[in-house]
Amino acid sequence: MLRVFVEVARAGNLVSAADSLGRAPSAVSMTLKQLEAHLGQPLFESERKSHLTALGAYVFEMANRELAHFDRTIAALTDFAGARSGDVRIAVVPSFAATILPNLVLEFTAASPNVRLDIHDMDSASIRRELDRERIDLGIVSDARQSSDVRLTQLASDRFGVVMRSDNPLAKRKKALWQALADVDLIANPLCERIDEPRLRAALESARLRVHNTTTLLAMVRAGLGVTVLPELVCQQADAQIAFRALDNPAAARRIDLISRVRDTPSPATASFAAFVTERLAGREGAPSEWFQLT
Amino acid sequence: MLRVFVEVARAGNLVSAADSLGRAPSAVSMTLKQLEAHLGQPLFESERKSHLTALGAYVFEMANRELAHFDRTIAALTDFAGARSGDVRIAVVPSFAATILPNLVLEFTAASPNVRLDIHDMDSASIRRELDRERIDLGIVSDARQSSDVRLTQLASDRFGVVMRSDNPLAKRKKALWQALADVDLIANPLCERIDEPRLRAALESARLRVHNTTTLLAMVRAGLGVTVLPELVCQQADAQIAFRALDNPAAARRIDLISRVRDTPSPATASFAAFVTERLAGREGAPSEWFQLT
DNA sequence: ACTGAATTTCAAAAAACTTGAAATGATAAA
DNA sequence: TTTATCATTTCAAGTTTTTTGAAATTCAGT
Repeated sequence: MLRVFVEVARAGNLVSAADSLGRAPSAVSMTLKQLEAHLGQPLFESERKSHLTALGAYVFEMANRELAHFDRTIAALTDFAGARSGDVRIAVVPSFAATILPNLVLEFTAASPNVRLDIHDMDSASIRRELDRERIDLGIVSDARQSSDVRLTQLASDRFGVVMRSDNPLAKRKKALWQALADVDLIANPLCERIDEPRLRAALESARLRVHNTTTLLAMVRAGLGVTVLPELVCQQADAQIAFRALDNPAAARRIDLISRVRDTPSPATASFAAFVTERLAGREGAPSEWFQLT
Repeated sequence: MLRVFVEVARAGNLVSAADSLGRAPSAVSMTLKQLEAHLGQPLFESERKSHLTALGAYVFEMANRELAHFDRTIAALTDFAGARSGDVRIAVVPSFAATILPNLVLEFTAASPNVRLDIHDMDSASIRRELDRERIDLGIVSDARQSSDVRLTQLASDRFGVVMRSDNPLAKRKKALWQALADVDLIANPLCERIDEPRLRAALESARLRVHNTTTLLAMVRAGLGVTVLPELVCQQADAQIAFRALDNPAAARRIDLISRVRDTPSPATASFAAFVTERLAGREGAPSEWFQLT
């Protein structure tokens, strides 16, 4: 009713208002009469629908405001439902956050400008904890454990490999990478200690250096103190002074998973981002290094 | 749709929501499904309608706000239409404003607490000017001139009479008031000079005092400087020291009229006040002094 | 008073909504 | 696990509301 009235008041006559409302003039006339009956007063001075009564002017003002407000609300609702707006809180392991994520985010935000992404870096255990506490909507973690509370989607398999200074002769060597580990100074680190491979274990036993922080670790390698074993994504962050050579044992890889709570359905924005990430990465072949040019 | 959804979300189940909406559960279910279809996403987690999805929570918040806003707007509209609110700007001649108007206003505001009355005192010419400039909605004037721009409704006939100090012998005298004017000290004033009556004109010719301001005029009378001729309403403002004796010539009266613009229809509040005043006063017999006890 | 356009009225048709009954699905007790 | 119970959905039919085209009416300008 308000919409019909506002249109007639704006048009100044019933026929063109009916036209722009997509109704027959008689329908508009009846709706108008209905509104006047509700209010108990005429809205227009004369039968020719120009010039409003005092009541008409008041209703016009109020109805305009109300309709604009209503339309904004409906737009917000459908945008949210269509994932064209909303908030997504994501926590991501640092290596993924520093390498692959930026391009994904770039592309996603371009497609969905009204979705706000709230991105945090943290280790996998913290991400899992934050997810349980409902402080984040999605997590991207490495080597997630299966659980009935969490939905897992593998995004990538991140191969381990030997990380060395570019001038190290190993960088050129084609084969027998595992054996070579025995002959170099290996710097131990927590990430590579999970790999179940006897030759690596042996090499780690004799390692004289063990470094936790990745940045420090890479600085050690750059300084020529030795080589280390890391997932490819981690050393993707390093510069050209660092060389990476993958270890071909299939066990020597860590999974990167997208995790979310199974309990509640995600918001449309969250679902949309999850779907986007999964579509872009899951099942993709080849090394993460090739993923940099995302279309 | 929004109303149905909000009610279901609030109730936490469909049956009691249907109950308080006055619909069958199936109708509520269908409306809900329709809304979900519009949005393309479910609003509730499970089929038992407790626990909202993220979308549901968002829609609930927005819909609540929207419905409250809408209801406020509709209430404002119907209030305005029913003249239960709105503003009425009125200008009134001082004598009426000081005597009859207060009781009218008292009663009207009691009946219509949300109508704001904006009351100004001014002389009839100014009222007419203010009405033309649309700075007031209604005027109460004396001796209005007919005009095609203005709608006139006579509210009262305000008799002229002789105004004297209570101890003046004229106050007791029954008849021949006109003749008596020749024998007293008459104080001239602009109001009485309009009266077309030879005996008064003669008396005014010989008046030694002429006073414009009513308050001063009454002070003169109170001081025993003479008597004067004024409309009844004007000396209604005075105290018991002043006596009034009406002159019975029908020409010796001024009209009090309610005036409004013919051009535009009044706002409901204005129409309501005008109708109230007219109903209370127009066609009423007897002297204005009797109008004081308004029911 | 006449003309032509705008508006309203009217009855029929279309669309939307509501309903009760039956089917389905979910929860809790046995 | 099965059963019983209750909430919800589906379905087809009934009801109300809205829309329509044609005819009647009203209005502004001749």
